[in-house]
Amino acid sequence: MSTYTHYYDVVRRIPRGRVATYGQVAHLAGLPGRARQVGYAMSAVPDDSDIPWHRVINARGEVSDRSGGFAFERIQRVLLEAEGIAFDARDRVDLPRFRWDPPTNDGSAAEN
DNA sequence: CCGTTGACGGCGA
DNA sequence: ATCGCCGCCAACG
Repeated sequence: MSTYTHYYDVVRRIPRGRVATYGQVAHLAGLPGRARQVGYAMSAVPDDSDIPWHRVINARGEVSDRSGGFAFERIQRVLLEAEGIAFDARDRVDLPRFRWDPPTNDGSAAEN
């Protein structure tokens, strides 16, 4: 089994109703510290892609500010709320509660 | 080849 | 807990 995974492969594993941070994705992809590159890679993802790009948010638990327009930020939030993710009054997600806990090859398999 | 930019993150103030 | 600065790295011009 290859330990190497592409950013997109990691994002594809994020289950519905869960979120992951850019840094988390980078770490899981085997490239800790490349959070910024993850965001850069996400910018190349087309809307009709099967990659759940909207489930990737920043470490503060908020939808990142992109350059270009507010439209996508709003869309991202709507998509997340549609999955049951809640935003507080400051437009932030409670990470301890909604952050995706990646599966471990411990022997105990049984999530989602 | 070099300087700037950017869906980020950690750390210090 | 919030704000700002600096560090990382690949893509662009």
